[in-house]
Amino acid sequence: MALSQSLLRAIPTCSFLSLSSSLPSTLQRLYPSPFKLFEFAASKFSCIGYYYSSLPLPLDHNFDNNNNLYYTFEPEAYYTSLLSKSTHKSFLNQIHAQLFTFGLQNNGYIITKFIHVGSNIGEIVYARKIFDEFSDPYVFLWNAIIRGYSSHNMFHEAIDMYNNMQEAYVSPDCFTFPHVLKACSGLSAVKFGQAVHAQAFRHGLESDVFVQNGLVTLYTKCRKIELARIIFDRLVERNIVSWTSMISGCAQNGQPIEALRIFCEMRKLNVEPDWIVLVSVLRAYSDAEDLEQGKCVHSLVMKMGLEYEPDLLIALTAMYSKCGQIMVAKLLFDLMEVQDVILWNVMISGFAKNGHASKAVELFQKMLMRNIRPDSVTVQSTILACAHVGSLDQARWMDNYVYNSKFRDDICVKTALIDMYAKCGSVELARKVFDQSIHRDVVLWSAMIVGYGLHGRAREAIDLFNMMKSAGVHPNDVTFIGLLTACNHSGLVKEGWELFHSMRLYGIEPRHQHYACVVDLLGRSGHLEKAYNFIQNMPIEPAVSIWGALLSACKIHRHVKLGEYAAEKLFSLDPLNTGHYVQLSNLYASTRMWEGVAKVRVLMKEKGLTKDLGYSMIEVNGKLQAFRMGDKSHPRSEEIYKELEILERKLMEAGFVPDAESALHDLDTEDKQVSLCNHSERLAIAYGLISTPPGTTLRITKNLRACVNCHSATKLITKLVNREIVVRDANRFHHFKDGFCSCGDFW
DNA sequence: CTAGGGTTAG
Repeated sequence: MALSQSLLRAIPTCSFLSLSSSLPSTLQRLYPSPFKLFEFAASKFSCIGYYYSSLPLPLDHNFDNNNNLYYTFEPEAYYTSLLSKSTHKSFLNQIHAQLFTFGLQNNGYIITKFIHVGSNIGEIVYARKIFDEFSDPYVFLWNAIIRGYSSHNMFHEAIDMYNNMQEAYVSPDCFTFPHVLKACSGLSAVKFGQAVHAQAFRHGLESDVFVQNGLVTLYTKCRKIELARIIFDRLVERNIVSWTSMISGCAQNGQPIEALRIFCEMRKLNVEPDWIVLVSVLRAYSDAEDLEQGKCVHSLVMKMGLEYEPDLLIALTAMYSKCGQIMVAKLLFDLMEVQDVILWNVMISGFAKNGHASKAVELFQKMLMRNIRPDSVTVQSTILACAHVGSLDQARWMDNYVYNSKFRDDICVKTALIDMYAKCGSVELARKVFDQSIHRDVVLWSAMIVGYGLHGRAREAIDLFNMMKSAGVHPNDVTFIGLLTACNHSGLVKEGWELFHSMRLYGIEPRHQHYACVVDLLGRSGHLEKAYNFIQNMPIEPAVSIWGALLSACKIHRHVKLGEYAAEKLFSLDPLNTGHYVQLSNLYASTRMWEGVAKVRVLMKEKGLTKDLGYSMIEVNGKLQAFRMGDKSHPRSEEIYKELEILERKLMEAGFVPDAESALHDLDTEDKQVSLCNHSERLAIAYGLISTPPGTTLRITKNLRACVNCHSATKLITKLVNREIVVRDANRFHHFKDGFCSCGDFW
């Protein structure tokens, strides 16, 4: 008696395995057959037995006169408590076996609990087995299994089960729909989601707040923000989840201002925010780049005592980083005790986006040293950082890391690698990664096409596009951006024009960038009037990129009047962007309209704008070296300038005449002749020449667009010193070789 | 037994 009672008391805390060993070994020897053992234990101790396994039977059971087992305990309470302590499949198995002993295998309450626990501990396959063994499942069981699948992101399975449920003529209830809707949201399945919506309506559940919130999420995730809005507006009893769904929905759909308006509305109604809604609000402020309001949320967080909520701190870090306060973000990062991967991801992508790309890569390496496991997003962000840095050596290092990691078959990572190689100047290595990818989605194809576009290799881009279509992959808007850019960079006007007009055949509505490409395409080839008319007939309001494309075309073809018009639009739409002023000034200078140049200079001064300083970077022996114009800070400066002189002499001997026009564009230099051969690009080339073996390709990255003068000089240099030079400017790649450039002098 | 968030490739 004492033994059995102490065993039972031990159930909640003790593992069943140790219980098994506490069974007297004499019993095991005397009664080897499980049933005999059970019978013995039951009769001798009248309260406990063993059956097949080490799991003890509950206290209150006995045999009737016909030797049938019966129980007097509360099975539902008993097994609920037992199940809630189960963390392993083997325990569940033992409990399930015991249910048969008492004929409880069809107790819906207990089996529902089984399915919940099974899926909670990640044994969804086991949960499904239990479900399938239940003879006539009713709504609770269906809900449990659908929940199991949708909480494991197995959305197709969840929806399959929902369909099976209907085929079994079981009516869904208000608990069914949230799970099914989550599955629809996860798959962005609008059509099916709408059908579910209709069914919820038919079952009279459309006013249930859980169902409504599920619908709001469904429609925002499917980018049907207006539909979400209708549901939200009709909600009578909004709870904090309703508000959060709508606020984050707007933020996710590129409407941060609207998201924040709704948040204000919520506060006016005195709805107390919780930390989850604040995370969404912070995202909206980051997207709106509203640092001041973001800071207000920070103080609200402190006031509410939520500053110890790790995920909220991560959101704050992301907000500071997106608002350009990377150092504040770093401060929070350093102060934080939790070392969540997402926190590292925020910091790495923050560095990458804020012009500290090499710091991002350093952080990644630090993370590896600290044995914090990167996830796919970490790797993608780091690869993106490498793409910003532009170092081919670093790109190779990253590729090698991926190859030896579990991410080598991750399609997103592969896409990032393709983009990285293209941006680091090697479209060939990008293609190699592409060729080695077995699964190719539209994003991967597009990355390769965009890569070709960047390098002005329109033929390859179009060939790839055709291959993609034959592979049955449907193009999207980005595919066309790649194609159109490729045509631009190679001057393929006819092809570009046709591709643009084929977009709608693929069901793709052109966006600003596409229109900008066409304006660029027409403008570059000298069809300025046509470009202008094209803009006039656009179905959407022309944005900055479109006027920018027109202005640069006007600059190439020296069309002052139209250029001034475009510049006017640009100054009002984007008044603080220095680039537009420089472009207009360049246009005036190219037509020798000095009053115009002076006017622009005054305009810039009034607004307190200064021309961006140019710099170029070159990588030698894995080390990046940056040069500014006239830079003398390098330890080998003397040698560099000596090499520069030699180059200049060779250029002159070869009949190179510095382009006076280009010199005149330089607003800020007095001595134009010197400034030309002083350009950062030349310094980088000179340094590259003296520090690498003959024949090595030089790879240079610069922050501005290539200037006319350096461009023609570089062409000639490749011939004179017999080297290839690859230059990445702010816009595209130039591959210089044998006196020619891959851009065909279109840029 | 139910619903909401943050990092992310072209």
